Amino acid sequence: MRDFLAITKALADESRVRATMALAGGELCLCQLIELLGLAPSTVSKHMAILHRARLVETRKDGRWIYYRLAKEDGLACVAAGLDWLGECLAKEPQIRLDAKALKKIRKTDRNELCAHYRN
Amino acid sequence: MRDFLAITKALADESRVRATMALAGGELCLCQLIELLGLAPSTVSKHMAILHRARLVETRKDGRWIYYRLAKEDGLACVAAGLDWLGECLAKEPQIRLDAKALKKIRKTDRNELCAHYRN
DNA sequence: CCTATACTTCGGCAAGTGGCGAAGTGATAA
DNA sequence: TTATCACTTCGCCACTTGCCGAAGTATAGG
Repeated sequence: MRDFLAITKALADESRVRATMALAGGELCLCQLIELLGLAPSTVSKHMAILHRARLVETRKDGRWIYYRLAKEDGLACVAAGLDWLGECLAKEPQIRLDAKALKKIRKTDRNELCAHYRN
Repeated sequence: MRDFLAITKALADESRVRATMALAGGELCLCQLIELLGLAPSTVSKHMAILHRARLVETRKDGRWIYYRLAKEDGLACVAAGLDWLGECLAKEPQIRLDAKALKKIRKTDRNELCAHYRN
């Protein structure tokens, strides 16, 4: 129950849902998610920590960068099914479409440039 | 997005999850849910209103009684899939098992008796 | 070493949520 | 009509949540 509620609580916020859907297109580092969501670094970090604690998202560290990805395979069955449900429900959602477009640019942009973007 | 978040927010509370799982066994009136959850009538009523607004639950009025049931068929595809997910994730959950046991007794009990139970 | 940087944690604030009891609503029953 | 009853709405309180900026942590580079 505790685990299940962690998942639903994690998915009960628009920013976290958008971040999760963004990761469906492949792993992203925090600065890319900051750029996508337009929130303060500390806020996005906290959101990702909540998704991580709910086991929806896993992390990979590479030098100073931390990459986030969906816990599709190696997680609980409940998590994988939840992510599938999320994808089905929101595939055609306008905001998610806009995010997908924005992500194409963000993925092409140099990460150093992205980080510099919100430092000023 | 708004609709989807209404669903996840509705399912991000233990009492509402328990109520939803309880309805998987068939419709129930408020007094039965009050007995199951052990909360004040006004609180349970508010919980059911949240589930109703999220389109997870439908209501049927019969005299002074209001029956709640899952919106399995006639709702959004997203809702039906969400309810399936819920069922799969929580079928073996201890609290849900206990609730199922308690519900057997509650369903057998006269509703007037149940209502009298929390009026005092 | 020291600096810069990518991210996290802390502290604080405004807004939202879950809980209750009291009052309100609408339908049955006397 | 009047009273009772099942449920809802209102008002209030404690607690949680989302947000930010400031301070802290850990890693790369000079």
